[in-house]
Amino acid sequence: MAIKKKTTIKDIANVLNISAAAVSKALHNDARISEKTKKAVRQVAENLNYQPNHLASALRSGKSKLVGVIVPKTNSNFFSSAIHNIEEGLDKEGYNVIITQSNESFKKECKNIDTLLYLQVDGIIVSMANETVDLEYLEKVKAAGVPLITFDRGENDLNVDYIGIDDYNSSHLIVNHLVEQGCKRIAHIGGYKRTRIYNNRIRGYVDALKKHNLPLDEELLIETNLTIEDGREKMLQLLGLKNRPDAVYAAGDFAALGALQVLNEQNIKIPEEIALVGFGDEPFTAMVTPSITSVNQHAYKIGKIAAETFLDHSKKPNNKQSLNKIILEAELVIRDSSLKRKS
Amino acid sequence: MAIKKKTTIKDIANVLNISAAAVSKALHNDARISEKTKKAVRQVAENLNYQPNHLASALRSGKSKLVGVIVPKTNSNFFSSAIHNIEEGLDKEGYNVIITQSNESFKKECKNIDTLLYLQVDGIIVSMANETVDLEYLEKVKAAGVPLITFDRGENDLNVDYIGIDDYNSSHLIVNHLVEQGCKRIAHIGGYKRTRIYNNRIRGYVDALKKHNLPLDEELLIETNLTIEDGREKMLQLLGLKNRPDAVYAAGDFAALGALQVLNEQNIKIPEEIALVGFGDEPFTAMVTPSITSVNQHAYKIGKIAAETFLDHSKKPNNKQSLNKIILEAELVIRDSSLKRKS
DNA sequence: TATATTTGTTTAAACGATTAAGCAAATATA
DNA sequence: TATATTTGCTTAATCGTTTAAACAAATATA
Repeated sequence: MAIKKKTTIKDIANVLNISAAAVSKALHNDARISEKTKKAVRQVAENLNYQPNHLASALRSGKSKLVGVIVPKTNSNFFSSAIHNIEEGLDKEGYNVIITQSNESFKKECKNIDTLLYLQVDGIIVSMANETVDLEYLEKVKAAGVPLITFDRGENDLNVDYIGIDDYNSSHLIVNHLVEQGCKRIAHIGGYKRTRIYNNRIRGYVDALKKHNLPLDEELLIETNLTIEDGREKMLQLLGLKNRPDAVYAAGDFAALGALQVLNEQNIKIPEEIALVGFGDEPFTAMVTPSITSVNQHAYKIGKIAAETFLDHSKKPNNKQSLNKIILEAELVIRDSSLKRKS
Repeated sequence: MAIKKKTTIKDIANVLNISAAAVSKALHNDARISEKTKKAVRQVAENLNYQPNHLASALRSGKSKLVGVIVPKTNSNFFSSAIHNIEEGLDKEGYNVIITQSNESFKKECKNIDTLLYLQVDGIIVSMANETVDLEYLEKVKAAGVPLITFDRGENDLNVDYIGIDDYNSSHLIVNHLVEQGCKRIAHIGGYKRTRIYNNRIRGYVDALKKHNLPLDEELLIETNLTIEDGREKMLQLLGLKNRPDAVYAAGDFAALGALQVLNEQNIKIPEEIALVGFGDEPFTAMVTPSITSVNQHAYKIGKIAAETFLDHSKKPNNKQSLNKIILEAELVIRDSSLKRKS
C-alpha cells in the first residue's frame, strides 16, 4: 500500500472541472458560489478525505490560528486547570493551543518564545518562570506584533494584560485567619521578592502583621524557591530558633507540604503547636494528614479570562497593548492544619 | 511606533544585492556558497533581526519539524516527566513539540489528532485515553503517512511502535511482595480490562495468585476508572464484605489514595490490618501518611525512548510501521503502606 | 592552448492555499 | 430593445521559503 499523496484543493477542482479558486471559495461558503457547486465541492472533499493544509492557508492569510501557552510546569493543578480552560475558550473560535513548559528555567522560556514565534502563533499566553527577571525576550513578542497575555506570574513593566489573584490581600486573609486561631508568632516561608506575586504576598504578610499589632521578626521571614525540599529545610531552620513560631504560612503548597512532613516527623502537633497554611489549593492539600489550609486561586476563571482577553485582542487588530490588570479575589480554604476547634 | 513588517530572506538579499536563493542557501550552510557570503548573510540577518518563517519553509519542504504529543492528562507526574524527556530528545534534532491533552476523552483525543494532522506534524506520540476503544482515528494518522508512536497506553492492533513497562510482571512483583509480608487475601482495584495495560495487570494479578496457590475470589477483583473517588468507593465496598481482604493492590496511585483515605477515616491500621499498594509512583505516594508502596514506571526512560523511536522513523523515510514493542521492567518502590516490619 | 571540472551564484518553478481583479452569462431595469 | 446589475466563475498574483536546473567565471587537467 503506497502512501497516498494528500488531497489538495486542486484535486477537488480537477474532479469537478472547476478552478481551485472556486473550490477554496466554496469551502469558505463564499456568497458568489452557487449552492450547487458548494454541495458538489463538499461532497468530493469528503470522498477524497480532503484535509486543508494549514501551513498554506496560514502562510497566505498571515493568521496561523495558533495560540501558544508557556507555563512553568504542566505538572501542577493550577496550571493544568488554567490550560484546560484556555483551550476550551479558544477552541470555540477555531484556535489551536500549543502548550510548552519552561520548567522554571529562563533559558527554556526564551527557547519556547522563539519556538512559538517561529510557528507564527497569533498570540502568546504566558506565566513566567521564577527565574525570569530580564524582560527583553518578552518584549520581543510585543515587538513582533504578537498579542501577549500574562497570568499568575507577570510583570507590570511589560505593559500588557495580566490576569491573577490579589496576592497582597490573600496574605491578609491568611494572617487574619491565623490570628483568629490565636496565633501570635506567624512565620512566612515565601518566594523570592523579585517575583511580583511573591513580593506582594510578602508585603501583604508584613502589613497584615502590622495591622494586628504583631511585631515583624526578620527571622520568621524567609525567601526560597518553594519546593518541597525548601519547605523541609526552612521548617527545620524555624524549629531551630530559640523562639519558635506558632504558625507557618508558606507561599506555595509544595513548600507547605515539606514543612508538614518535618512537623509530622518531629511529632509536633498541627495545628495546636504550630498551625500551617499553604497557597495554591493543590489537590494533595486535601489528601495529606492533616489536610492543609490553602488559597484557591481560581485557575479555571483565570484561564477563561486569559482566553477571552486574547480573543478581544485578535478581534481589534493593530490595537496597542497596554497594562491592563484583572485581579480576582482569592478564596481561603480552611482545613485541619490551621483550624483549632473550640471544645 | 508602527509595527514593523517582518524581515524576510528577500530583505536580506536586497541589502547584499544577491538573490533570495543565495540567502536561503547561505543560512542552510550550503557547500556551494562562499564563506564570505555566508558571513555577510548571517551578519545582515542578525542586524535585521531575521526570524525564518516556519510556515513557508514547512510548506515548501513538506517537513514541519513539529511533533505532536497526546496524553490523557499533563497533570500527572508520569506524563509530565515523559513529556519532559520527549521534548529533550527532540529538541536536539531541531524539532518542536506540541503538547495536547485528551482529558481521558475519546472525543477530545480525536479532535487533538485532527488538530495535529492539520498542523502537518511530522509525527505523533500518543498515550491513549482510557475511553479509547475505536482505533479508526489513530489509523487515520497511519494512513496520512505520519509516524505514530504509542507509549504507556497503546494497542497491539494498531501495529505501531509501543514503549511501556511490563505490566503483567509488575503485578507479579506486587503480589510476591504482599505474600512475603504474610498477606493471604489480596484484592485488586483495577482499571478496565478493555485497556491493554490494565488487562495485563489483572492477568498478572490472577496468575500470581495462582502461582502462590491463593484462591481467586471474584469479589476481590474490581474494575474502575481508578480515580480517587473510585478508590474510596471500592474500598468501602471491600470493607463491606463479610470476609475482608488483608491487602489491596490498586492499579493506579489515585485510586490507592482514595482507598488510603477511607482506611484512615475508619481507623484501620495500614499495613497491619490491610496492606496497600498503588501503581505509578506519583510523588504524593511518598507524601501521604502512611506513604504508599507503588510501582515506578520509568517515565523518563519511556519519554527518551519514544523520542528516539520517532527520530529513527524520521531518518528512514517511507518505511512502513509495524508492531514493535519495547518493554521495560518496572521497579517496586516499597513504602510504609505495605511493609510490616519484623520485630 | 583547449577542454573539463569546480565554484558561486541566479533563475524560475514549486508548496497549497487565498484573494483582488476580471469577465461572460444571466437577470433586472429603464 | 438597450443598458445596468448581479451571479458564478476564472485568472493570476501572492504569502516566504526551498531546490532543481542553468550558467558564467575561475580553476584544474590534458
